[in-house]
Amino acid sequence: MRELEKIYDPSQVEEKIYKMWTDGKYFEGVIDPNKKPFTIVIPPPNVTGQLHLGHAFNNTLQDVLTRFKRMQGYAALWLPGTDHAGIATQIKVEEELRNEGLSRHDLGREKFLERVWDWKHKYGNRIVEQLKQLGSSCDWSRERFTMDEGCSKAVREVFVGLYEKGLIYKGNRIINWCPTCATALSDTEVEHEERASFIYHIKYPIKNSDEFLIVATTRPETMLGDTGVAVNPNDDRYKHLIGKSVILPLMEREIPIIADEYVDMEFGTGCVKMTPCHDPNDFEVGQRHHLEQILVLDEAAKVINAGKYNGMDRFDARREVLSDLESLGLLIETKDHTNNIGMCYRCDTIVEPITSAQWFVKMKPLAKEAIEVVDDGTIKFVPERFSKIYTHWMDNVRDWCISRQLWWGHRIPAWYCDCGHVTVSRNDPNQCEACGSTNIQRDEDVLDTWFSSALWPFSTLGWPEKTKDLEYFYPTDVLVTGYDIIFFWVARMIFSGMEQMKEAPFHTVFINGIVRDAQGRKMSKSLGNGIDPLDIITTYGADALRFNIITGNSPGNDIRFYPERCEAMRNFANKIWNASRFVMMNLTIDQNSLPEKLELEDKWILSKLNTLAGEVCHNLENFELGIAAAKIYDFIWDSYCDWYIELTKPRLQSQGAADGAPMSENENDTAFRAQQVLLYVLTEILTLLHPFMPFITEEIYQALPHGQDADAAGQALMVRKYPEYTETLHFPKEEADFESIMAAVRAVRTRRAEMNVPPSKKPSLTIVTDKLDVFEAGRTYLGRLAYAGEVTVTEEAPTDLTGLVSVATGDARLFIPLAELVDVAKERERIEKEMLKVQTDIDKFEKKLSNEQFIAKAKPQVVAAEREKLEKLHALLSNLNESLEALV
RNA sequence: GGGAGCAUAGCUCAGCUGGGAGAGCACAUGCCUUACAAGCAUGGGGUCACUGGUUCAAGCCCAGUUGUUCCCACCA
Repeated sequence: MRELEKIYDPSQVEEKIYKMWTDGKYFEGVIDPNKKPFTIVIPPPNVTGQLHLGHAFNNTLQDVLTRFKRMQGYAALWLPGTDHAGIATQIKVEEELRNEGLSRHDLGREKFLERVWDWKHKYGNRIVEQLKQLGSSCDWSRERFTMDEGCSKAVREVFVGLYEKGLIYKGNRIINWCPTCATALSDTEVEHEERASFIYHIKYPIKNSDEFLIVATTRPETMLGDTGVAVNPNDDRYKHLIGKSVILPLMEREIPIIADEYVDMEFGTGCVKMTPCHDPNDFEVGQRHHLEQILVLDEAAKVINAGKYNGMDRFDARREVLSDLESLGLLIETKDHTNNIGMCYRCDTIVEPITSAQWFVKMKPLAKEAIEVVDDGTIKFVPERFSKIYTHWMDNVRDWCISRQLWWGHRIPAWYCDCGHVTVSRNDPNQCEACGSTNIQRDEDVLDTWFSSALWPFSTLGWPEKTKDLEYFYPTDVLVTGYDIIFFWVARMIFSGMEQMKEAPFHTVFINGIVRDAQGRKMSKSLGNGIDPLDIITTYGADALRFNIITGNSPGNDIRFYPERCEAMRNFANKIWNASRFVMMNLTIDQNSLPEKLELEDKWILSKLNTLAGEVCHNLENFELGIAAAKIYDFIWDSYCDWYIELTKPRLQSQGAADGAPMSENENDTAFRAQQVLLYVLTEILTLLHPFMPFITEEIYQALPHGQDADAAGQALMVRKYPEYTETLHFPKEEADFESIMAAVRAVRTRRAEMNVPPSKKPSLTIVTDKLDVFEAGRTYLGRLAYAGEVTVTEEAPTDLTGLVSVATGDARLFIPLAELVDVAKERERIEKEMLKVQTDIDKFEKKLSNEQFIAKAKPQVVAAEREKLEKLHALLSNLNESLEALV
């Protein structure tokens, strides 16, 4: 047994303990046919990333669940890994290049990719190390990367498989284009924001007529690419013009007036300019009416195919177009207008809808099963409300644009031949599969990063190979992630799992919220309000950080992070530390086992502990981590430290007397038994708390004697069996009896505090009660807890109450001789006041209990409980009354 | 335009299947009671946003109102 320092210092402990765990290979998921698997795959953080509080939150939740299940005897596997994060990583490396005055094009594709891999090898491990500092019990031997060989193989297999089924196709469609990243984006990668802008009304002169059509637009520069004007076929205002044409101003191009139901007659002027290449609706209308497609913005969002405007930036072109229209007298109105603009989720640049040839996943067929598994409860969201968000999105899902004009990522396995055939293959082909030509060119583009993330639950377990891991650990159990990536990731994993594995990838999606700053703002680089979890770990310890995040939060809700709150959690850690020090200082036993004979207070704490274990398990099973943590906190601080440890002090001291005077058999016995219970409860507490505060609990456990503990000495707490409810340690009567003593102690303390009696003053205490045995059982510690000298327990109330202060509870009347402090009149007043209060409560309960409806309809145990409370109140009232009558 | 969350003590939040309102911090009073002052004891502080309903019983369930945050959506 080691001596512990007086103050807990996490920095001295955490690294050492983590090493102990990894050395012992406790994190490794071991296939065991006799155990049930419990699998979590980590939401892979970006290789470029650094740990932020969002990671800390998300990974703490996963760690708590994994450690809990592992301790319950499951073959637990928490599978870690990182994501290649296509755009984010490529941007970082390009930045680095820019500092050297280079672009990726200067290097060329191959050299550039070498640079990115260098970067990955240099920084990719950073976040992994940071996750370790948090205490994450991931199986690092199984660590994966979305671009490692196996994951790449999985990506290739899925791509080709879907292509062969016709579920992946290449098409010329409107996509979201980020001019800065110079790539296409999927719909989910575009963030929308309302911004104050303008809507412009522009006259389009009708050919061979004096008439005009007035169109409205928020993006006037797109008119350069207009190839038609649409009106509603039922719009009497314009019926006569359908089939005629207008002369597009500035471009002087003749374009048709067409009729389409898409146009809302009520909105604006009822005329809509058609720019098929730069607006998704116009694109569709254009397809129906075979409108010409003219691309007027290039990949840098500079104007093309528009005469004098060519080469202008899109926003310069807008100004120029407006000013030209104005001078022609064609701009007739400029109105304020808030519109919803789309921005790139990586770089915040305004995205541009552009027609482009891209690869897509056909979503409707895949969505069907993905919706069913959530509807039928195969996959449950926690909290439940997120399933609605998910199914609503899935119901309305559109085809997924998966090609990206980047270099860093999984290159699309498609080869083009002059004959027009596209060869899509699992193995790199040498020739066109149609014409046999060897002159084939591979597609330049890579896949959306989320395409590989979507396969994560099975690609990490070895798919497409039929591995033992896959067989044993798939499907995984719980997916823990933020609500912000339900569409990006969760949805795509679900349909991918259903399509490839024919089985849902997990049964529960446990959603966590966002960590915000103290003002409730999102933490962001631009605001500079980010808090580095590593700083928090340095200052307060990983356990304090973890506990702070877990408590005071319910599933799916955002957290406001107060660093000061970590202080309270650090204090809690220190409290456990010192309680353990106390136990160890008093320990002369080297076995952890319960004695045969238990005192009242022993049964009380054991029974409370037993209830706690049952509740904590129940809460954890139901993902109520915060509730479970709070209950453990309360039990440790309140029940164990503030009460039980105090109760054992006189017992333990009785043993100390052995040094000098001879000690009786009985004294020795009670001291040893107190040690046993102290150690037993402490060990159970540490075990219960371990998933939440792994470091300190393990550190203390290693210093404690394990003895006959089921897991023999030397083993880690992290694999000790998690406590559970057991009938043999359920002592309801003793719990209630001890509560009587607690009530009496509290009553005395309150009374003394009211009269400002210092703790050093220890007058005698007379306890008058019917429960002689109960209070006799508490005799050893009653005096200490109630700051009393000699304690008398009797059935007979003192006849002369002169100079006595009395206190009443439902089970006892207590008398303290504090003559000099007693003011009879005030005492009378106080008792009367209390009686009045009690009487009010009694009335309330009597009213309730005399209500026939209540008796008839309420659950019997509720009625019984209410009766009991009423009886207590009656007893209290009668005790108060006696005290009053006895007052001279 | 559609949908969702939140509103409980001065602050930040819990409150799990409806059964006499809780925690941390802050505040007040008294204590270095030999595990812990990163502590101990005691206390003050709440119209559970508002209105109505269901129920023997509502912070919790239902309907609506107000405020607030967020998500989704191709009205130019």
